Amino acid sequence: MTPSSPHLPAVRAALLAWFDRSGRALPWRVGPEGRRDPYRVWVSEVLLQQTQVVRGQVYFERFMTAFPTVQALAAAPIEAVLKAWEGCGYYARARNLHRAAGKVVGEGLPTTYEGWLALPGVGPYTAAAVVSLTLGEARAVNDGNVRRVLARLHGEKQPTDPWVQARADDLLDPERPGAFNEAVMDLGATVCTPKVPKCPDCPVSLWCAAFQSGQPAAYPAPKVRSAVREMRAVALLLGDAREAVLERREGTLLGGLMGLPTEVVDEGETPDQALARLVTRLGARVTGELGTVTHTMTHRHVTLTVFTGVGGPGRSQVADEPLPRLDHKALELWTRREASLFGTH
DNA sequence: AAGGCGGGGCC
DNA sequence: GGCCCAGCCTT
Repeated sequence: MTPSSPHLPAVRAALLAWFDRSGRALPWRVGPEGRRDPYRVWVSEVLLQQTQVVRGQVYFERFMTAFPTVQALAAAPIEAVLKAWEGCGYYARARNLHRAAGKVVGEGLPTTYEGWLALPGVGPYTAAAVVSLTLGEARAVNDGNVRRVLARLHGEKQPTDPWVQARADDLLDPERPGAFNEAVMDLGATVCTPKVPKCPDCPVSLWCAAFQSGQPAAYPAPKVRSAVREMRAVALLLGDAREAVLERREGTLLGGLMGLPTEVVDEGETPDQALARLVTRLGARVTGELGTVTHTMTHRHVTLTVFTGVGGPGRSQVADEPLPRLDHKALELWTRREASLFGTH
């Protein structure tokens, strides 16, 4: 029995009853159902883009303390926003959130789906989430949880985006759109999980084709991912782990964050050549090699060789600046060497 | 339509 | 090691 139209009301009711019983209490779920606080919801939805709730929650508290209102966010320098976002990844989210705050601070937050969609960093998912949760508007969200839950209910191994949206629109409870959206996402995150779904705990297993197949985890089929690209770079530590020359990264890769002065080793180039570019650019001199660190991101594997040197421009307090994991690893080379030199390990 | 974009947790 | 996560933007 798949959730074809005659069963939709039953599935819907079972889902909402489960949610009323077992839904998560989360810090952005404040205010009455369908009338949540829009700033909190907006910040949380952006933070949770491709980020699991348990970790997004930590950043949410940190972010709301630093920027309690959209006015405070708009007035803050981007450096402060990125510092609050440090370690959370996908830093374009922070840049866009800050940019959007500047756009809306005059006239207030949008009050329509289209208005939200027009903001940088707000796509179909986030716009639907915000208007359903804060205005009670009947918009079904479509995220990774919804995709997995609906693929399993219908026994669809290759759900396309329009297909998921259509199934979500069908199932949405127009009386309680906000609660419905939260319900499907909670189910996907806590019961209908990717690897080992807890079907005995599921309120809608009776109607679930994937459950009946005996292989619920096989739905949906895993996405094909592009290969991880290799990348080599050299960096220069001028200073120490607490105070060092830092540069602002440009472009899309870690853009806006600070880091050790770095040069990418281009195709057909030796690390020495990249290092030569680095010292010329900085007006510095190399004094030694600190070591090599590797760091894997979703789509890149970086091998970074770190050198020590003298000279160069002014230093910054490392703790005050937003640094990606890669640079923290590079700085740990210094810390580890100090520890071994002084025998304090 | 496809690829780029972080980082951590879990298998 | 691979896979996934309350996606969005650019090309």
